[in-house]
Amino acid sequence: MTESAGTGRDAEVVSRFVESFAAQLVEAGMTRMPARVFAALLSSDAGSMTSAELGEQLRISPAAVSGAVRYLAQTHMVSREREPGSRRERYRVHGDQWYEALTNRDAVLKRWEAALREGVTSLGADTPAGRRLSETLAFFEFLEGELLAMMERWRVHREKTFGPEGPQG
Amino acid sequence: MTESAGTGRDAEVVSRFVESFAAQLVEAGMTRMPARVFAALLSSDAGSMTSAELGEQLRISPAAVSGAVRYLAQTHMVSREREPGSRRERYRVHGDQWYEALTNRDAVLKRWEAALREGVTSLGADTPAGRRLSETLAFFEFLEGELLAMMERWRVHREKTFGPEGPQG
DNA sequence: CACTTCTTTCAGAAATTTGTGAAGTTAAGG
DNA sequence: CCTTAACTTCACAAATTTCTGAAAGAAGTG
Repeated sequence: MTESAGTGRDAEVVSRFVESFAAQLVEAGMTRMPARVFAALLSSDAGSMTSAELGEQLRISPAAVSGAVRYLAQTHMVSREREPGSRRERYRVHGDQWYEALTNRDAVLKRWEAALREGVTSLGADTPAGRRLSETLAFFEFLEGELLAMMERWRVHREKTFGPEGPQG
Repeated sequence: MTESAGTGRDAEVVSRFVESFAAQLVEAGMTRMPARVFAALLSSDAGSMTSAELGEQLRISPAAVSGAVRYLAQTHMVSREREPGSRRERYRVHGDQWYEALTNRDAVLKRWEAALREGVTSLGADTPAGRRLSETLAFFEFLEGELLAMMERWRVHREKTFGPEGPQG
């Protein structure tokens, strides 16, 4: 048993899950380090870890942690907070916040829509290709609205199931 | 004006849209060649092109077309059909089929769920981390159902807006 | 304001991915 | 069955991405 001092958690079991879940994220298109860091945070009891802890668990350099965290913060999957009275930082999965990040590909959708609108205009709205692009555009606009409504339903469903707090608020 | 013989389409305008839309897809995580091939098919009047046509428009080798098409076919973004009495093949965006491909990350979702279930068990359902994983799992299960319902609503919405055929049904 | 602790940046080594040409395979047409 | 058109596979070169060590940059502390 690889049991780190006093945590009551088998480091190897944790690591096994972290790596296997990260691998799935990678396969779905996420880059490796952000995926591993995110998986580690997700399976930490506190829901947050320091740079040093991440480096140790994942066996990566501070530089790699820094890069991964920057990406995760930009995409709102993780938030950073300063430990008061210390230059140490904690990175945290913020309860529900990251579901939104996952579905809120809003910026992406918007850019696709813009590109498609361009296409409809330049290929001609009355050509077969133009009509196809129009329909695609309509789909994305539909999607955008649906995602919003869906997240609202999830919030309700979640409160019913897990209570207004949820794991680690 | 770069007008290819008799098509009535300005090749350069088409190309400009194809490349810019493909670029957006790439930025969202799709690999370059599949993105370009898909964009080209999407903006073709017929909704389908041959390998040669794709190679010419995108300036890529038959090998590259082959690889891209294999990927697109596997992910059901594009279907392949044989031109009768010829060894030439046509690749086609199949009207509505590809919306489903886009949202039906079903296989991916299922694998994430499996990995999470593993995690809940191995970290302990009654630990803080285990509870967090449980909630994540619940979210994906919720998502799965929602996507299904959403596509049904889209089908209805689409028929109302575009008629039962749609562009190149 | 020096000291220490933590984080970020950066240049480059290492690994991975991508696209090509060339050879191989399949199937239509004579 | 031989020829030829079309697609696929494969090994490799090129481009890109990823991660690291080293150095520089912040930010608390005495």
